[in-house]
Amino acid sequence: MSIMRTLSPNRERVPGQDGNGAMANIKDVAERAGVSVATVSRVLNGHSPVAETRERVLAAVQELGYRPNNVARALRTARTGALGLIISDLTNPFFTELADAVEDEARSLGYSLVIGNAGERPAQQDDYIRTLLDRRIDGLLVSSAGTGSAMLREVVASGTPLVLLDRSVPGIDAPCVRADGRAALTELAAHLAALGRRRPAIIVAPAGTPTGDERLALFRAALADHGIALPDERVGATPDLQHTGGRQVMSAFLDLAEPPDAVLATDNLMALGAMDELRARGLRVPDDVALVVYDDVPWFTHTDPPLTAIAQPTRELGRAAVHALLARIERRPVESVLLPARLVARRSCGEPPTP
Amino acid sequence: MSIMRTLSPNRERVPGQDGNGAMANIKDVAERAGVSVATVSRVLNGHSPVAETRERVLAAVQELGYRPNNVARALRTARTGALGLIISDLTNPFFTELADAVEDEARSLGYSLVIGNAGERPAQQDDYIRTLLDRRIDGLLVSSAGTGSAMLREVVASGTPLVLLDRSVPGIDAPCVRADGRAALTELAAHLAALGRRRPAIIVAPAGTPTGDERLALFRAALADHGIALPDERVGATPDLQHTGGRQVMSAFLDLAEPPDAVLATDNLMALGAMDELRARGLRVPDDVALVVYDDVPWFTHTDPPLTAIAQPTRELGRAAVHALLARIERRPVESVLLPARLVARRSCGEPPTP
DNA sequence: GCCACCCGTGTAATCGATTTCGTAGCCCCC
DNA sequence: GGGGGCTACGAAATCGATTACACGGGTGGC
Repeated sequence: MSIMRTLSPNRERVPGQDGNGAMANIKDVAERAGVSVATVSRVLNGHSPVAETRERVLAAVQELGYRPNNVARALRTARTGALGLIISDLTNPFFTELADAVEDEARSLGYSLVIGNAGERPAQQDDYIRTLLDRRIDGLLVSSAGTGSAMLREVVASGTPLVLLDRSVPGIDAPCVRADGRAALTELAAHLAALGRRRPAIIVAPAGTPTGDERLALFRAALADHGIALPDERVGATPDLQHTGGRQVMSAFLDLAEPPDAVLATDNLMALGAMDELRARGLRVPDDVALVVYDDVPWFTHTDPPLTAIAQPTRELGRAAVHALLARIERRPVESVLLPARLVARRSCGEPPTP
Repeated sequence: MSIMRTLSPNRERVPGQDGNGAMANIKDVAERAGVSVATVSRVLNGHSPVAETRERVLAAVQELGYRPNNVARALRTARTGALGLIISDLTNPFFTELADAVEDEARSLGYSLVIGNAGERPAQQDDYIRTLLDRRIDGLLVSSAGTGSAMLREVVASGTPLVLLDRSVPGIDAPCVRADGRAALTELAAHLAALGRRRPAIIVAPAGTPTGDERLALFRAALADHGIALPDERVGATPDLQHTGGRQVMSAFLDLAEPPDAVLATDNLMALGAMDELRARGLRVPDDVALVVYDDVPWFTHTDPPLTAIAQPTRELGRAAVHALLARIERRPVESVLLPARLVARRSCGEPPTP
């Protein structure tokens, strides 16, 4: 090594696959092929030459194990080939599947994905968005934690293509890709009515959260069609969208003079909390309380009892979001996307499954 | 807008937060502050000046909403500030939690994380590693799908710092951070012996997979200490480490002349498949067959019955891996890390939980 | 009072690619 | 045979930052 260093007059680096970590660059390739860097670039990007220089260049690339430096390329072309995804909570299986779908689609379209996990904390989300903007990603998908994000406004102002995912954000002018729960909730109301449940309840995100508000409104309206009321005392908001919040709300429900006989948890983690509270009090699902979950997660078939769920078309949402984002990037017109969710009836409302 | 454009003699771009997407660069800041770009850079990187130029520069930065271009910076400094993580399967909750932990730690240390999901497909994994190398990430964490990865060898040769996570890869000279199951499996063998289970079985990855081989060997040795044999007919290998593989293996077990009375699934997804097969045959856990799962996932407390599991110190693994990688990046000496897993006894082996 | 330093700053090289522009050579056509 | 156009390629500018080097001016030491 030190010998090579002394032998090398001008530079210390020795290009090629010699394991010293010095990667060959376009200049090395050009020298070896006896052409200019411009020619190398053109061959590699399939621009003009078809001549026999092409062969020499490709041979040199092969021999040196050359790989173009994406950083330099990004600087020059102002395209990084990377998309950003801000996900509200990576440990939530719904979002995991969403991220997985987004990743698949982005990859198949030649983009790589930088994932930022907001962990349901708006501050962390802003922090991440900032980082991604600084990295000059080509576009951004955001499943926003919380609502009033100043940083999202900045993204729009910066001109970085933005698409919202699963959760819309009031005041942000960007297309949103999400599921429409209307049909599923209508079906659910009928299902509960048919099973004789008359005192439904709902566990939601706090008022002001678009997703929560909408699910509440749709559920209430659907119930009304069957003459069933959803009074405010049976609407439980939980600030953290997590396990503990769900448990607390369920506990409050059970302490009511007239406890609910059916509960819709609008997120799978909150549902887990609710189940724990029921279990802790020795109550049984569905005998004492029926339980329905928003988001269908693979292991819901393995719980005791298997949970009736509202399934969002997760993978389709991910795919649609990537396509919308690419359209934005390519300055094609984009519209918001609404895909229907559907009810998956299992045993947690009392009806036997009909396999 | 068009007026401004005409007024601007040399360039069309108008720096600043005017929503036209033209981000200010260091030259704009320099001009506005009446200094050279070198000075701006020095102020921003806290190198030399403390003078009153500093104030002017910071003011200009503020007014223009300037953010340094990380791509350009990376090109010049040869540091991207990004780490790569290749995860075997993003939809597997164990790996999700691992990824979450890695992400947290990387972020808190000022790195961002580019996640690649191999989906248990070696080809896709290699593809991703290639992409990440091209992006010149500062270091790479790999929880490898499959074993004989040519690309991993190339990573080592390229000099990119590499740390293996959860799964070691024979022939790859890189530190590995993973859990040690010895103590937990010893405890498990005792647990099963005490409960009178005499015909254990194990569902593993195919022979040749380091993780699978090791878990098998440790389990077998631990059982031997109690005079219990683990014959080959009760060792079931599944090529896909998924749900369906687990189900098939369990099915084969149950067709044996002497079916097992206790099954250890060495991955949580395989365990789900095994449970499904038991359920489909109308068998009960733990009455007919005891079930133990490798990896403790939050919802195991909610299955029917709650599952006894071997819990790996997931978050600690993630943290340790990031630290090991940073050490590699900074050329500090690094050693492999082994953290102990532990047994979490629930009801799926027959013993009532002792809360 | 002179010289050596040091501090703050500007100039310009640099990272590794892409891309514009210019040019040499060739073919074709009138 | 000369002009026009096309092809293949090289020289050099460019992207936006960092940083080596140079330089002017003030300060302290002798």
